[in-house]
Amino acid sequence: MASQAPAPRTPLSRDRVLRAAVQIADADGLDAVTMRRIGEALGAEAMSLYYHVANKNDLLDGIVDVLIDELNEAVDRLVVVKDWKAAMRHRILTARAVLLRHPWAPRLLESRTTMRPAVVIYHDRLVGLMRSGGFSYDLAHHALHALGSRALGFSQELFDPANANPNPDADARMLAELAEQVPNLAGMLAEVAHDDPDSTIGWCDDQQEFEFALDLILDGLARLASR
Amino acid sequence: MASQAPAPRTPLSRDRVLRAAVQIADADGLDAVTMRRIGEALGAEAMSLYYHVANKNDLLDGIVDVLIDELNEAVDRLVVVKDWKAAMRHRILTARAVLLRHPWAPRLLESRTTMRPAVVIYHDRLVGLMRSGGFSYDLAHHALHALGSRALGFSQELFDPANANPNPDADARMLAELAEQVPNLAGMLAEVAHDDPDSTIGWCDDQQEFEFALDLILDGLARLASR
DNA sequence: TAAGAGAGACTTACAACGTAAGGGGAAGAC
DNA sequence: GTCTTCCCCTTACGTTGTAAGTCTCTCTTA
Repeated sequence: MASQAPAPRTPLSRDRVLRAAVQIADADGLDAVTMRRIGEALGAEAMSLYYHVANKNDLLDGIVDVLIDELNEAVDRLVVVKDWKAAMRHRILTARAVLLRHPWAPRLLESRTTMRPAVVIYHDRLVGLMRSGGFSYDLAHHALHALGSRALGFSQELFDPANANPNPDADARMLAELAEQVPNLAGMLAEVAHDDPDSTIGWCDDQQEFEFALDLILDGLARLASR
Repeated sequence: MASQAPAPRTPLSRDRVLRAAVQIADADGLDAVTMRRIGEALGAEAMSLYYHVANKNDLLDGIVDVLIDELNEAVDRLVVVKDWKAAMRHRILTARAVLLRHPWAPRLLESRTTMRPAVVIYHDRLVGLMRSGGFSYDLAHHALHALGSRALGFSQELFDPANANPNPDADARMLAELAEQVPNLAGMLAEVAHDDPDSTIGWCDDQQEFEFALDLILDGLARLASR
């Protein structure tokens, strides 16, 4: 009998696996990224992935690579600016714009302890900018620590409104109950509520707060560098 | 036949469960905190814990409570200082000292999205200090965001030396291989290596870097507050 | 052209996890 | 003496990462 045309399938590859993983994370979050789910997305079995990826940890590292490559690409497209501070600010805010497309990125990056080359390269460019601004290596080093994850465009928020309480009222209610115990926060909230009656405890503008902190740090560094 | 004296056992309680969980985390890390393991530590079955704890998420929230209570206790023992900046600095560094006793704390705190009263209370005191220093509510609010997790005594480091590569040489080797691609970092490393031949990529003094960043932020805030 | 050697996928199976569902016994209430 | 309520245990299920082994193409080499 004539043999059926075999199911046309593009072969797996590390790259295809990683891209599928990123798509799943974008769509359904980091927890949805399981070996079986990736296999399903690629029309393969979970165990087949292990030929292209050592284990789950390696997979996550690979996702970071894909992510930071995207980030480096966006950031290297920027026009060159002479002022180091403006350049760093622009670079970091561009990085942030990329990360905002992948809400799972902060959690993933925080979970990684190994150094990935792409991340190292990203930070190298920042040091380069600071050097051009007259930074000593020592100050540049301090600066990297001071920026921390902010260098990559995100700040670790204790209460992330993105994955926060589904009913914001509960937060406000708890704060109201605690009012006697937290007079200062209660006062703060009251003032904000006066200015903007619709506001709840999640009144913060993430982008604005991020820029505030970034500028605070960059201004402080500028003062130290100009000594 | 005479009934045996029943095994004398102290009854479970939410508090005992949480304390056992903290002990396990201290000893073997956060991943070792499983329901079965806690049960074992208490001479009970895993499912028995569910009478005192709603689920694993609730358990983790409870651990945060225990942790932050310990923190608030230490911090409230501090002598009162007039200068708000010195007071905040002292308070935050004290909080840090507590967290250093629980290396798993940062990862846990970052993973929590719900607001715990103890955490809210802690931040309220910080706002109080800032108010005493003449901060508007608006500036205090910005300040909390700028500090982020640093307010609690830790900064999210991308490469945490605590749980980093077991063989630090590998990192240095990778950096050497990347030297052409990361000239700035290579230069930075070279200078540090010159000053201290024993240093590797993990040369950073965590405490010193934390204080540098903290002071950078506090000084910046002081400048804004005095306007 | 036949035989051998991988490369690349699949099959099966297991331990560990969180937890749903229900059972049982002891202590106090009526 | 019965009932209720509290507290703990037993059993079992679905999901996860992954160890171990197998099958099947395709390419190389004699």
